Amino acid sequence: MVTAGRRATIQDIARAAGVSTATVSRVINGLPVADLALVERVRDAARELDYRPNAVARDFRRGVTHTIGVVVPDLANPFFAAVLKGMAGELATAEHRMLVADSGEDPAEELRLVDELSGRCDGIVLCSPRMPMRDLRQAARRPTPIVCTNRSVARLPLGTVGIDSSVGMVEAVEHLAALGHEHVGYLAGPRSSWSDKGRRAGLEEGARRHGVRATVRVAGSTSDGGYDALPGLLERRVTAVLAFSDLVALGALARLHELDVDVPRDLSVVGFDDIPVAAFLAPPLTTVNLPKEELGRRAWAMLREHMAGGAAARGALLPSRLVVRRSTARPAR
Amino acid sequence: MVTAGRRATIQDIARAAGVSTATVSRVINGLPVADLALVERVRDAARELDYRPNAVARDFRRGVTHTIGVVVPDLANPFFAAVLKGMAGELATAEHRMLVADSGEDPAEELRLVDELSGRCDGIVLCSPRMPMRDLRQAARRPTPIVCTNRSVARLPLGTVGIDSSVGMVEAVEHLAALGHEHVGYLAGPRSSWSDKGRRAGLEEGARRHGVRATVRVAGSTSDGGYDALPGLLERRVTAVLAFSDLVALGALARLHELDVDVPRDLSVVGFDDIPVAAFLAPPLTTVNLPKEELGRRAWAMLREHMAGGAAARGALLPSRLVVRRSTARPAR
DNA sequence: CTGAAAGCGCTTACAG
DNA sequence: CTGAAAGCGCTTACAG
Repeated sequence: MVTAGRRATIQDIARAAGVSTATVSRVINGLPVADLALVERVRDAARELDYRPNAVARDFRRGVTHTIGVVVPDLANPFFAAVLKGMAGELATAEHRMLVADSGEDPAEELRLVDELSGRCDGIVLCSPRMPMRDLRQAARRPTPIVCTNRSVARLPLGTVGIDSSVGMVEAVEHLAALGHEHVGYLAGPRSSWSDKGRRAGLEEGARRHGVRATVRVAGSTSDGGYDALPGLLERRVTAVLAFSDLVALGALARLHELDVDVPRDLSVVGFDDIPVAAFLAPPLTTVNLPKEELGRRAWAMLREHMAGGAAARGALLPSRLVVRRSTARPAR
Repeated sequence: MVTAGRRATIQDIARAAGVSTATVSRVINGLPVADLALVERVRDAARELDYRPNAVARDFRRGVTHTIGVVVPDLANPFFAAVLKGMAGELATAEHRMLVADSGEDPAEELRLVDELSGRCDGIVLCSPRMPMRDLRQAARRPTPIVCTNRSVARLPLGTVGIDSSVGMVEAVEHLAALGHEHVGYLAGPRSSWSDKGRRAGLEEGARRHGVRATVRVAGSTSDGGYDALPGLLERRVTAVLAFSDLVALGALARLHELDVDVPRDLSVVGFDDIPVAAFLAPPLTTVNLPKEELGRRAWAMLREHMAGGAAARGALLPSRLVVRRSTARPAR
């Protein structure tokens, strides 16, 4: 039966079963209770009254929420969607929940969200935070454990797990060099981005190692950015373009289609991320696969260690790798 | 100063400021306190002790969590990502938070998640639930208000807000008919999908109204599904293909590219959703725009009404509309 | 106007 | 072994 009005509490069960609330609590929580008749009566009463423990009261009493907060710059960005997805899977099996906040790509919003979340979570994952170092320092002073992704945290007491995009970038440049490209262009990401730094480092190393020339144009992180920045690279007569992300590559591809430049015949294009649609583009996009879901899982694993206290890993770096598809080929003669 | 160990409570502030906890509470919550000296002392003490209200204690005491639960079948699906995004924006301004759970496209998981969330939320949004009617009935009996998206809830006491995809589908068929297509194919979604029902209804109506023939093949909801199901439609010699979603269209497009079938010269393709990448495909995809973010906003608005009690709207239907881009053209002679 | 006190729904040391 | 009681950190009727 569903009781009208007020939800049943442990007190109601205790009264109905003729036992103390302590006993009810023990039965509900599966703690040993010797007298099986008591257990039965409590169970019956609980069923009868459609009892559901008040989770908030429980969390309050126990001092833990079994909830972690996750701050992402943009929920609609497939990169973050995949990170969340990876995290969500593991969280569920660990009986935890996820409070998600979208900062709307506003760096100033991030610290505010950390403060708001920190009271209701056991820990926080800050995905690719764009906040200035001084805010990050503030965040690190909060009592709630925090793990960042894709951001170096200097000597702050924060965990950090990132993807080493330089290895993938080196592979990409190597791939292009092997095809015969001598001058490649890079559609760079946002200036302050930690991820972009890794890609630039890989670009430089790859270029040096394989004797190719590299020209950079800043495109930012959106398809529109790629669309707008592409012509600047074409002018410089590059024969291949590497993009900060698949989204940026998509914008470049759209522009190339408009310009009637055939990919890969007239120009090779390499993306970054390997978002789900990349394999289904025409032509399927050669891109650097970033282990996004794994990033989410590792961030959670590290956060969990931090929450447990004790010595915990402070940093981890995941590898990236080139996935060759059809958007790259030998340069036109 | 940060106190070592235990976090400061209202009691610590009261002691430090020489006032009662009631007064501290009033100051913290901005309730009127006449004696300004008291206010000052409390503020100073709070700052001194780096006091942060215990949000869980507060929620517990007040009996509300200012949190809503959201269950989605797949976080990585750009459709749901956009719905969440729309919701997140409004929630933030309404001082609410969002507990997100991913059911992993497992219908059996949904009711479990509802039960788990219901204790820690003031309300729940169930996005495109795939659960059987009997589970939905169970969910409706929970004390927590629930709003579904894209699902008819029969006479259950649940709110529901959906997107009427039939209007967009009719527009799409009309568009193709105007171009001269006489036989179109539909790559259908999952059999049990409410959204697919709307699209089929629109397809039938559009076909009847404009005298075009329609052939259906089930593709499901993934790009792989579209890739696999496309040839079955080609065999039937359709001159245009409508897809259940942009993701499905993407799979079809990839297959067409492999088959060297030019879009739109040899075959026209229409998607459904208008996900962010649709405009950047080569060719840019003609698709039916679904107001995903608006769906999220409306679901939250409706849930909020239900949470407030009183008479609340039970259903809402949002329109969809065709966006013509470059993937549709006159059929080849 | 401020303070002393009750109480939200649990859990858990402590008695008996 | 079970129960009576204290207490988690707040808020809010109620006194004074």
